[in-house]
Amino acid sequence: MERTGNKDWEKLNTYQQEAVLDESPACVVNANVGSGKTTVLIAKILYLHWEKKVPLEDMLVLTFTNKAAREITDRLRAREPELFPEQIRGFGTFHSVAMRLLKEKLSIEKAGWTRDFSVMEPEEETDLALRIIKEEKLNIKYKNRLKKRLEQEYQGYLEGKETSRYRDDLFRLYPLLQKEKQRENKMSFSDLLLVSTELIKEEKYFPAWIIADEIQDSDNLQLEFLAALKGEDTRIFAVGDPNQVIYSWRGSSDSTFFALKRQFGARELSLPVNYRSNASILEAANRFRQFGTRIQGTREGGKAIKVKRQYDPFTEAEYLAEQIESLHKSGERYEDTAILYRLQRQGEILCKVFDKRGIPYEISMKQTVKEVPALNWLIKVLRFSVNPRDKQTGEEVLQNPDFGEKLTRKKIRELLEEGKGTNFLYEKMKRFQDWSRGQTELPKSRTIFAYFGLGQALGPALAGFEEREAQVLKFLEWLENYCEEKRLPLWEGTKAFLDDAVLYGMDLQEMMGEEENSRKGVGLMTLHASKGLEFRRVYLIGMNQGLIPLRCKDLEQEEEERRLFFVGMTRAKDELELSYYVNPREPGVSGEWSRYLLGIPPKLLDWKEDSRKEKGEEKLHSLGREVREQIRAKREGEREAEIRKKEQEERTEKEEAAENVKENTAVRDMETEKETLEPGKSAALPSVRHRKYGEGIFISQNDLTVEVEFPGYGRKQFLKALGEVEFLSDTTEENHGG
DNA sequence: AAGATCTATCTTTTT
DNA sequence: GATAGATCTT
Repeated sequence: MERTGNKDWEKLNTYQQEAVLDESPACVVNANVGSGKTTVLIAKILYLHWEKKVPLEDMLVLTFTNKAAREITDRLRAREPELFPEQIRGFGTFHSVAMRLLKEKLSIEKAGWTRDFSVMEPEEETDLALRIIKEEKLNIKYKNRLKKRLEQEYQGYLEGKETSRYRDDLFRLYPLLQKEKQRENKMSFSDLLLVSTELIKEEKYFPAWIIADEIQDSDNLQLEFLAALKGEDTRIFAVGDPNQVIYSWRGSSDSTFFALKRQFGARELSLPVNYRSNASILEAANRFRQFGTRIQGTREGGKAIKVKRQYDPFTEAEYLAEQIESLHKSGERYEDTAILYRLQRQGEILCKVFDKRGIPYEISMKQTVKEVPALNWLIKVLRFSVNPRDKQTGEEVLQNPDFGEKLTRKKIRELLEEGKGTNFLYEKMKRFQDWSRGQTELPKSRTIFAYFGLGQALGPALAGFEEREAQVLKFLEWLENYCEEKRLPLWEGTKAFLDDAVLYGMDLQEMMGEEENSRKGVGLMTLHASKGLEFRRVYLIGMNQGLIPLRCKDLEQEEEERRLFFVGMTRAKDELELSYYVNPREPGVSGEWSRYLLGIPPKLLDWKEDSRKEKGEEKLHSLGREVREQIRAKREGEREAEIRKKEQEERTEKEEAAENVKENTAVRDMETEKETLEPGKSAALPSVRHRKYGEGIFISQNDLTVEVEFPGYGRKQFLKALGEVEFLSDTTEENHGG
């Protein structure tokens, strides 16, 4: 692989060159939108590799998202086709690199796990916590917000604060949770960073170079991870843009960029030249920048930004469909246009109208494999199979009401905790390691399917069996291919596959073999989802007060809305059209146009307030009613499904409680203590008065409470001790006590 | 048990 | 700024 001089960087502008050639101990680059940030990163990596002879293996290239990681490795491979995968093992997201270090470099046993730990799903930790709360009878308040509380109060716990915010047992939960995760040998996302950071500090693992992308999106854990990795001779090169912080609700902040600079005493460079947008768009965007100097453009003039008044979302969808159809007829590709909006649900009406018109589109709502119940279950089957210590997951597999043999909770407990009794699937899962080790060659998906007896377990009698079977087979094929590609035997392959699945997500379309990365329709996406993309033509819709900006409570949030609008505008290369509704049909959104429209100099705008004929609009409006009704019905359906699910959960909980009562003979039957009047006596029932509900009829009572029925309000119970009800007929007074 | 009071969530979504 | 949900108070 000897080669002299990769002079890619000589073609770059002077700012970019300076960034590529920089060798300060620490350097942060303020990279503006469309300024060739990734180009610089790639050029820098190649420069270090070829000119400075820094082996790629000695670099860590860290990104926040998988998408960014993939872009870097793809572009690097395009430049260096002979790259070995081993050379770029240090390239990836913070979490995936942390995982790799824990699995390969650091002495993880010191921290209480073993090298073959598995990675937890994000919800798994809360489920585990709930189980511990139940088992240990901990008093934890606000359980519905447990996930957030666990995150928010962790810092305080570490700092040794006396007690949690609500003076409950939360601080007793942390160590128990930690112990249980170690016992089941699994780590959460934050464990990956926390534990690796600690071990790196102890063991002084220092790479030669750290290159970090999109640094403005990092949170504290990630910054600490970086700090731990920086040895005396380590150079750190971080790229980011404080103007593009749009995820601060998730832990990043617009000060992260500057905090990093301060922490490492970094040299600050900038990439001020934008190669993407025309001059009008850039000048308008400059008004919404919050940090740094203005962006320099590379293009003269360009079309003004169009502002359009729309009657309502439906008439707008029709308008956009017509525009796009006619543009397509004149030779423009669908994929060169994007429609951006603030809320996910704004996309629905566009989908409906585009479907009707046969316009191809790509919507930014990827379905993951986990959303298919059968696959979600299968993943759990496999997870338990490769880690039988994962009691939590084993329990979930056996508890599933639809798949596998129906078992009582008692039987499941016996199986998992005492090893009593037998169950076909359970045995298969426990023996998976032995079985797969015994295979001379990689088993086919069909063979794995048969091994677990999935033909039976997937509910052949239930509706949709064939589809389930096909999906499960497809999934197992995917697993088979993965093992083949990575040249791993089934057991090791399955383990790695499942960890990857948690870390990188599994896209359903990808599994079904539908081509990815080939945008072939109009892009429909939220402003958040548009980050990092560019389009020739952008429609930024719903520029109404309360939508863009979304109504927010504090200044900080308002600033973020501005950045979000900035990100949206700067996606456009040649044409940008902004629109607002007279009739937004969103709760809390007014028909006023966004004040952001007033923030753009009028000379950049093509804004003609043509008072359109209300009549034509009214006609479309009534057409729109039908579509709106459909969408409303769909949402209603989803809500009902949610409620049904909740009810189901409550029912199983009650069943379990009943089971416990049955088992525990010492518990007295409470029903007998409640003295109920016979229906026959109802004519003689006394009247009762309540301050709020008026006159009612006495129904029953026990030692503590009185039950009364009020016309129009139904039955209510009151504590006798509070004396809120007054008996009107004194004949029964003495029977009912005070 | 009911009423008062407190709190977070509306919205965005990644590892 | 309204509302749902949990907790506290009585």
